[in-house]
Amino acid sequence: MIGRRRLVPISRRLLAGDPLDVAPRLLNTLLVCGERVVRIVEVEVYRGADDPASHAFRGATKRNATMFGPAGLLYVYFTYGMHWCANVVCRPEKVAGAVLLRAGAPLCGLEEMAAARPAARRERDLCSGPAKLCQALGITGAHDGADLLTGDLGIRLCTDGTEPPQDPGNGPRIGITRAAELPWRWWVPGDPNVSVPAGARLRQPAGVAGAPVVS
DNA sequence: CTTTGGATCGTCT
DNA sequence: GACGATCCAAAGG
Repeated sequence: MIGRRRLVPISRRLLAGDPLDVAPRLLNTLLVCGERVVRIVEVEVYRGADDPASHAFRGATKRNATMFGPAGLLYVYFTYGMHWCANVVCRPEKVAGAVLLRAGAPLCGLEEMAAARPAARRERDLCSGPAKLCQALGITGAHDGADLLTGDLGIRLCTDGTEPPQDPGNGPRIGITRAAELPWRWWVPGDPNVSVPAGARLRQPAGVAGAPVVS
């Protein structure tokens, strides 16, 4: 229970679809790790052979194997030599697709999250980015392949009945160089934990004429 | 508030 | 050998 609401697992059938359909439906769901609970407020789609920005673009490797697993697994990867990031795996087995969890609104276990993230000065610094979210919840490579529906490794994806936003924010993905124009990021409009709010300007190489700006 | 550069290492070329 | 699905502190306005 969160407050007076009962938690219900997400259905695996919902997650088995095209991540482009699944992603906006994951907004406002809950990620539960022991005492720590966050509401997912920002996500990004990564697909397979048709997505040059995806780890799965060039086929299965040891690192990305979980992306080819059944829907409902957690794909956790290590990047920039120091950060972990987590995805919800979509599609049936052997077909790559996932939704990156980019930001969450802290609901429960805020003190544990703050202890795990000493750099965070404000509540909205706890989970406002894909690596921050993992650090706050204690998610690491040890959780790669966890089943979010059975909770075999202590992490669950649930809903408390809050519907996804009717008119979610939508725009280009963050931090990639290939296929950077595809609007495959979704967020809960107005939520202070969204990592790159609508209207924020992104860094662009100086002197690039007509450089796209994220809206 | 914004911008800039450094940290740091597994993965794939 | 190059490059990240990033974050943070420091410096400047």
